[in-house]
Amino acid sequence: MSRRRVTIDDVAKLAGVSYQTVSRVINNKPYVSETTRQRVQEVIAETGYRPSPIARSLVTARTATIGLVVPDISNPYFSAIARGVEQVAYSKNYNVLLCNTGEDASRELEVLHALDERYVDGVIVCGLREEDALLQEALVHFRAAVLVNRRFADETIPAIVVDDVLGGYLATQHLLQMGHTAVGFIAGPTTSYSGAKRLQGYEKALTEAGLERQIDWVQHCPPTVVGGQLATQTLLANHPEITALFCYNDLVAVGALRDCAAVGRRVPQDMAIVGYDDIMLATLVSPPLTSCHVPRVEMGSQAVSMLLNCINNETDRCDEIVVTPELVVRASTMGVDTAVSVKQTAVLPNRAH
Amino acid sequence: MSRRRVTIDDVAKLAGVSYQTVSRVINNKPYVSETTRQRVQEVIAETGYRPSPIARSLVTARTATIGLVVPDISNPYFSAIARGVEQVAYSKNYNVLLCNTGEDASRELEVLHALDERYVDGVIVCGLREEDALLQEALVHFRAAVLVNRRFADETIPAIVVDDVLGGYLATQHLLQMGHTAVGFIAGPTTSYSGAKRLQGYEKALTEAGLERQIDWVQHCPPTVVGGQLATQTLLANHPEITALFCYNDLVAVGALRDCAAVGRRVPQDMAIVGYDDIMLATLVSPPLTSCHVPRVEMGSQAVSMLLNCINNETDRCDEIVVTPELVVRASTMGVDTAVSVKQTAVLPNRAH
DNA sequence: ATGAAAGCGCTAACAT
DNA sequence: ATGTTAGCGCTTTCAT
Repeated sequence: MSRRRVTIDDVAKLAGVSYQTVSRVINNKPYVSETTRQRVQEVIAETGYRPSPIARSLVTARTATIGLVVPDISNPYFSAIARGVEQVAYSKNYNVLLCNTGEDASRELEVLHALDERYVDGVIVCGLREEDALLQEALVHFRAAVLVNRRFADETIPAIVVDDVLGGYLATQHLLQMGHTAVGFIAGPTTSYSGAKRLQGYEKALTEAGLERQIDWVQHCPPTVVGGQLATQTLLANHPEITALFCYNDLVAVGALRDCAAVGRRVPQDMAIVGYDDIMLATLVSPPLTSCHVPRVEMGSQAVSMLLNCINNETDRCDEIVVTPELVVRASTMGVDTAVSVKQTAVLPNRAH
Repeated sequence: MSRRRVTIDDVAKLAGVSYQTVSRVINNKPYVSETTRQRVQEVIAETGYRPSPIARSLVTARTATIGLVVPDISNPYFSAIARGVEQVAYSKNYNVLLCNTGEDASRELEVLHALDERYVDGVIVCGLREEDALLQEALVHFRAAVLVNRRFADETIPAIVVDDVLGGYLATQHLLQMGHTAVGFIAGPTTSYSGAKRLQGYEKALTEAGLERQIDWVQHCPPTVVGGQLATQTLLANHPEITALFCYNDLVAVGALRDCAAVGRRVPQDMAIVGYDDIMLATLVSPPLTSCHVPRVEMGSQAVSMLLNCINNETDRCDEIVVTPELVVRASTMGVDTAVSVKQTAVLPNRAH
């Protein structure tokens, strides 16, 4: 398509200086006379010369690229995080290498290896499922790494996490305040770090209300609509006394909604439902879902900031950011006549092609 | 975090061979004795040596990385394409550099420049809004490029496009077959290439049915839920005679759904609605949306295949793939009692964290 | 079958 | 203020 690249040498020759001087100009280094700088810049403009990031990386041992590992980029939860990551990274002149693991734990390690220590300056990893030990072994090779939504037991790696205990607590407490006493929990995958935390919050709210936690009111499932639908079906078949459900995430909650619709239970009159994450979908189903809002884009942005701090060895290295979720109340728990938002629900932030 | 890297030289010394021989081994080149190969491989395993992709790129002028430019990765339409791209790229040992333009036309050029000619082997660009001339100027620098959902007038750049004329035709024809004669079109952005094609299909169906196209039954809007809601409100206020709506995409269709709910029009009894793309959301709203299915993941996969063909100068270079959309009929056009899927609706493919 | 030499395009000392 | 010399880690000729 195009012929030989213009190199720093070509520019130097055309400008009648050594290629060193050109290097100084493009890197804004001092000790170049204004006239020379001018001339060099003109030549650069004329030739359309652009320094090769590859050659540069070879000598600087920096790539200005960070890796982003997610289970599934088409999941709205992670695509929002990715957008936050991208925005900040781009504004700081970093590129983002995207990697999906396809929800496959062993792929996490493969991807991390493929992302090669020398090819990125750092990695941000979300929604990990693999074991601590293996992950730590894989992550230790990177100059810097930030975890999203998970902590290692020894807290060696900086992380940004949601206060999921609080989230689970708020969601459950809300249901209790609405007068429910039989509150089930559709709990997501057993391996989920966040799921375990939300369960703690759920238990805490029950305990505070003087209610005994019923072991079999908790039903695990894949974090999908279908997963939620089947789990709800099972749970309610065994425990028809349940009148409210706290769900692992909004997709699971939509599954619960579907099961209720299928068996003719009205929401919220016969069954109150709370989701988690507050993805766009939560506002679009009927009834709209009460959900625990998680600021995903911001989490992505903050993860990059943390990572760049580590990469550049900035002073105040903080190694944990805890994000606070907020309950957004909608019709799925309120009774249609009283449907209002406690929190100001943001004007729909959905974009499309 | 970790000390000095193991280089090809270290391996050579430890194995007692020249570093050239090591290079041969890692590249599976011939002319290495089996014993030497063994020994070198042992040392590689022991030291954990991995060749530097940067150094390699500098000499081969290949990066094994492709750029992917999308307007917004959190839009389900594009995240699905991204997943297709990622899958295939990864299987062929290519990395993907993700770039959002934030729906901003001028950012498209910036991003393309940032993606630098020498940093990626090729680019896949989706949902472009910028003018042909500027884009072509920016794209000509790359070794290879593939467009998704757009063609340049001169067809210089290979592309993968949906047959949107057909899609618009099928959607409209379906509505006409259901007995509607006043069919409006909520048309999305005026600058959208796909939108223009869908409009053609819409007109074609009307003409075939012997109906005159009413200029002001077409209402443009941003491709979002809110955009669709406002456009529907406007259109129906001016034309209460309209009983069916074809919508630019599913988000817009959901907006239409919302407006109908707000003013008490029942769907599909008082208003039939057809969306486009068939994103997961289409199956989750009530009533579920009839929509034109676009195989987005496959489009992403195919775009990579085309791109790698170009990069590697494979023989049969095809420069256009036209993907055929299929209408999936759901309750938003059928009347609740007859709600069935004409096409087998895939078991919900939604994944979550 | 193996090694030696050159060079990819650049930055970073060290001159001058 | 500018030029000279190395060398980043690798692949690619070209010898042997």
